[in-house]
Amino acid sequence: MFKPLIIITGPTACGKTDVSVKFAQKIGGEIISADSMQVYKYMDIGTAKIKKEETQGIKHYLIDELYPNEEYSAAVFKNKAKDYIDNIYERKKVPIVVGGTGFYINALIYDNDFSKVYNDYKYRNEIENIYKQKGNMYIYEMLKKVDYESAEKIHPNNVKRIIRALEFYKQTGKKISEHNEFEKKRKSPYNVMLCILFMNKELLYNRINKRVDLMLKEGLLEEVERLLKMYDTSLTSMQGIGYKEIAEYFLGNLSYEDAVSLLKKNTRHFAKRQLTWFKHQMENAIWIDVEKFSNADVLSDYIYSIYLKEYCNEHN
RNA sequence: GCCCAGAUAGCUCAGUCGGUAGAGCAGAGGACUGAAAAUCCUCGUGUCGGCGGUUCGAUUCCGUCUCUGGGCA
Repeated sequence: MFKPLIIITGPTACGKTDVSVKFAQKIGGEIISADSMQVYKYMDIGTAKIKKEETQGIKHYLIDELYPNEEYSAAVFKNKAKDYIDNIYERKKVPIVVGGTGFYINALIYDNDFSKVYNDYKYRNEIENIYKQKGNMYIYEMLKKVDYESAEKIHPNNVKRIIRALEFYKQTGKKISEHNEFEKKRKSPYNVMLCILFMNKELLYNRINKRVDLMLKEGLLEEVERLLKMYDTSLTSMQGIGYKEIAEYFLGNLSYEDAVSLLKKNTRHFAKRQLTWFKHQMENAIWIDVEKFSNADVLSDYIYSIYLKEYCNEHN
């Protein structure tokens, strides 16, 4: 069965949102957000979430679907996205995945299997306590004993990964290194058209700085203040860029100026990390230099023309 | 005008009892497979302000000039 899956990704602030809505209008598509933060309600300004009037009536999924204290992950994303995609196919429409969380996108493209291991918080806490008492080398040695290959790949300081690998072993009795090798070899069940938007880094960084200023003007402080009254800062959602820095300001640990410049810096670093992922973890991508297009409309036309030429039917 | 203190990496500064130098921050690169806006790793040559002098050898000592602070007039 022919299953077209159009993906529009790129680093933060590169203009994904505008283009995706225009493109969806042209192709008759619906948008699924691949973003680990925009799923959360009440987190609008800091995540640069699309505004209702900007959607132009295009249906958006996986935006505002969870509360900030609910858990989200690549596995949850993949399963939900898959259901939405099937539903979109049934209605003879085209699913368009838009977002900057590369890990999630890959999980969806290759339909990675996450079913074997759930998050075992009890066990995680156990290991975390051992780590706090005896240090990272102790749990690293624990991993070395049961899964030498993973230990070789994971740096001893990367406690999160060590815990995850131990958790995997405990639940399956198998090595996560083997699992990862297997998952890497998967072929996608979709006919994927993967577009990565990019631009000159200097320009991107300028856009990021400007966008942060705009967020502040639009009321980021108030948004974070509201969230702080409802939720704990340790939540993954509250560790999002824009939220953690402004929270530090409210807690009195940072001056306003320092919080803002830290927020800008963290966003720039984040964009860099995204780019590294796209470059090295994504295959068969169409890299699109957005500077070559005068506006989102022209760019969406271009993407549409590629789609018609090379991706819209099974023979291509 | 005089006196004092500085002048070393993009920034803030260490340091060399004379053998051409190193931290933090900034910056750059990378890893990643149920936390990913998370987590983690790697990377430091720069006329040691200019010009002279002493010396086998000066960024280090001496002289002088320039600049920047501060003080006295």
